Amino acid sequence: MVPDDDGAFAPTTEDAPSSSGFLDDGKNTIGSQLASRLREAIISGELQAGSKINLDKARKTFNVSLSPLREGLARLISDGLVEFEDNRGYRVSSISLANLEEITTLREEFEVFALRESMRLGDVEWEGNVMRALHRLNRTERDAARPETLERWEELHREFHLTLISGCGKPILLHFCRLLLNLNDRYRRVFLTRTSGDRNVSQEHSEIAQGAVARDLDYSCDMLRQHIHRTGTNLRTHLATKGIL
Amino acid sequence: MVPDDDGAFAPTTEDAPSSSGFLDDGKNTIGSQLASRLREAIISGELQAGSKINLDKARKTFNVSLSPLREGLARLISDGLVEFEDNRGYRVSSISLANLEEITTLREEFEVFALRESMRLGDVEWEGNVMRALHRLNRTERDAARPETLERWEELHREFHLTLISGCGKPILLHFCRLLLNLNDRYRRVFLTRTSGDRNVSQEHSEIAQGAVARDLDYSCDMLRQHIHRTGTNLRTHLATKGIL
DNA sequence: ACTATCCAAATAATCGATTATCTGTCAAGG
DNA sequence: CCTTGACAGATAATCGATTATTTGGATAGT
Repeated sequence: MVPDDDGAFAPTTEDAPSSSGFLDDGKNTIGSQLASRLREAIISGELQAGSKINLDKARKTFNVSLSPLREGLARLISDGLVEFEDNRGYRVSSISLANLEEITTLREEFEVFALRESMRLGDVEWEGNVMRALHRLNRTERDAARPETLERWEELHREFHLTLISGCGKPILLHFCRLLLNLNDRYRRVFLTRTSGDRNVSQEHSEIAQGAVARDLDYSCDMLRQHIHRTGTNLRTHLATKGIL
Repeated sequence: MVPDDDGAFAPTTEDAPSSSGFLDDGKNTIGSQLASRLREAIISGELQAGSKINLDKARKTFNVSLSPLREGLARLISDGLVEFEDNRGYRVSSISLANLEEITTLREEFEVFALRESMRLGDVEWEGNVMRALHRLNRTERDAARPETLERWEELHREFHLTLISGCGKPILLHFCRLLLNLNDRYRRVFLTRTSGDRNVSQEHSEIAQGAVARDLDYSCDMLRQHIHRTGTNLRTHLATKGIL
């Protein structure tokens, strides 16, 4: 489990992604739990993009009071998954081709930059974390028939990408990348139940990771950029197919 | 007045910075007003960096109830000015040399990228907005003796930088740049009551802006990068002088 | 028919009180 | 002397009720 973002940019404390995923994992307050549930509901598409969130209904659906509900929604605003307007309430952020294109472009720029910095600054522990994340990801099958495997894969995939750039020593940059990854995952979860056949994604991840620990800056960065770009193109096609502009 | 961020990334609607600054300007709910007041209190240094925010005291100080207080604080979390932990409450984000360095680095990367995109994509209206923002900024004096002129200048300065990159057509990128600018301004407000004598900042702004509307990509981007870099170096010196690591 | 105005239902925002959690202190036991 | 546990005060989280705002529809005037 990738630990939730600290809310702010965690300028001081910054660890490598969870070493083993403790069970307790924070999640103390109702607000926190709600944020997780809502996030999952949005990323999985259960809550339709662009739809309004009625506080009263949500309150009943989740069986909570207004305060924690607002608390939870506030966090999703930070994540860019929810929008808010005074006296008009909350709504799920819309998706669009333009939005997806921007996310892809920014991921290319930021993640590649962060990867380069990680290769420049990362220590041996970072290398180890990368190899572990890669291994765990590649050992996990994605079976469209079983949704829980999809979720698991998404989780490990996000963790892999975050670990890759976790050595950059730049908390704010990591925060931005995490946001973009979240936004991107929503598109994948909604539109891609299986990997398209013409790509060997595992292979791509391996190449990036091995280049990274070998400190082959240009190679690894280039691979990552192409990887992100291809994913974007792929998603865009699906999006267009399903008739969203 | 630079319009407040829309809370989310405003993926659909995105205008050029306020054309003339209407007075009403939203700010409907207590939560919104509070967010503004708190933001100003933090950026101006009135609320000390790193300090804990006691909800009860804050409630009394600002004469509001908990709900809007939390609402306001939640927005500052999105801005990266406040941090939060379950059951531990809120605290003002700390400042540090490392944090300032990261902000500077990221501004160089992101703003320069956004400027390049703006020059590539911006229309005539964008050009006009840039020239207007430049003019207004250069016509405003900064007088250390009168704090209100400092605030005014900061506002126009922020608006200039945002306008410069407003043509890039990338709402999320703009959102990130706005955050970084906010974070950066806090350092300036706290540590720099006047421009250091060895720089002609107006001149720098003019060069960037004129290069931009002339679509001289490399020149303008280079000038902007240097401008940001110099500001960072400058602030770092002041920070070090005042004994903060 | 078309627009403007007013009302009522729906919805969001706020409040004050209550409950849950944490933090520091002090005493008992090792 | 150090550790552990229990208590009390401080602080945060949550709730239910109240107040303010918006929205959609009905009505009156042009």
